[in-house]
Amino acid sequence: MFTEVKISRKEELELKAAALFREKGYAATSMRDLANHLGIEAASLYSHIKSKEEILQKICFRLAEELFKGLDSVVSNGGGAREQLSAALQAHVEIITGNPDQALVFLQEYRHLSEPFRTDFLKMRKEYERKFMLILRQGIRSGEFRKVDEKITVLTLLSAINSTPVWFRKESGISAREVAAMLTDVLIHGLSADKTEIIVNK
Amino acid sequence: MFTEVKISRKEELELKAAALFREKGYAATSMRDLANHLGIEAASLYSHIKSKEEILQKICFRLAEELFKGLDSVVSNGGGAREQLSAALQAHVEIITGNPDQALVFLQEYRHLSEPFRTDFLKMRKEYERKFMLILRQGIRSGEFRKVDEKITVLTLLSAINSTPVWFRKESGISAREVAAMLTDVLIHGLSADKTEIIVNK
DNA sequence: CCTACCGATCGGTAGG
DNA sequence: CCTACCGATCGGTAGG
Repeated sequence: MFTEVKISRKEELELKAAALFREKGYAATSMRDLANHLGIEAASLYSHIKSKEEILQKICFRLAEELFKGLDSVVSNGGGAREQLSAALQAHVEIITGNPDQALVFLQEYRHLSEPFRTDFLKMRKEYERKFMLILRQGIRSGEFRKVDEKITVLTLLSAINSTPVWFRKESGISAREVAAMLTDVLIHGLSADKTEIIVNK
Repeated sequence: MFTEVKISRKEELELKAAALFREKGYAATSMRDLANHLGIEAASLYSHIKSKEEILQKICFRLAEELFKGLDSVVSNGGGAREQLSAALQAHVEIITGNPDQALVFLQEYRHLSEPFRTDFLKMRKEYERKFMLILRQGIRSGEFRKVDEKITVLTLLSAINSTPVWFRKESGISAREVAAMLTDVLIHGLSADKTEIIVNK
């Protein structure tokens, strides 16, 4: 006997939709595709959902909410900028690698949201980037970080960690936490082995 | 009188297509969309091209070729791993920021290629990543770089720099070369101001 | 959850 | 580059 996780038909539908949207893109995924994968007729989907876009909306806004929750929690915990940046990167990586299909749909397919959802979504994303940027700014002012371009660096950091759902596999033996730690380390300390050399040489 | 760059109708078509594919996605861009933007009828497009996918193929493979040319040139120039990585990142950034629409289509829409093009494309991409990885490996062996996970780090680096077409604007006063230099610096040296502190404190 | 169906739109062709 | 058109497929509804 297995310990079965109860999953409603609607949840199953949304999970399958996320997987298909990720694989083929939202626009190229037909409701008939989705229905086939669930073993039902296309028309039957509409007893669970109102429209195709409703699924996309749920995926995008649910993940946005989770990411905000993670970031706000990190910020409210306080601490140094480096500590906060590290924790924020870790929280972000754990959330998106924990839901790789939904994360990639969130990252790549949001533009298929109709108005006003698309605009709302972009506002949220900008606000998220701003909160991240404030941590960076704080670290630059405190001298913890170098004087980099705040905006460009935030986008670069987020872009770097947003690639994790592409290659992360739960079965790989490496955990989301370990991935987060590795990336944080590289991004904060860089690739260069110079520091060690300097210490050794002196 | 302007110094006009002669541009054929076909080139105009491909440029406009790249812009639309970038903005709406390949699948969500109709040939009627494209025709409207060119001021002609949809059927007239087919006197210049064979199919919608042909345009996508041209965009994807042309950019891949350019990126390979850039990377191969860097590698054949030799030099230390750090020098090579820096030059490779710079070449990559300059190529993709120089063709932002095509670059984003290349990065995001390649999955709409039919077989065998899609498989060929993915093979090329993997080969490109491998060449990048070899530079990294060389630097780790020589002690120039820290002992990071080669595969993950390459994907992270590429993902970081591949975000440049999203925000880079030619009119911003900052050049592609400067962007490349900034990103290379952050990725190689990290955000941390530690090194300076160590030097100052000793 | 199904059968039956609809109007709209798709990529593309024929023939000029 | 246009008019006229085609078969296929789309998201979705009515009614059970």
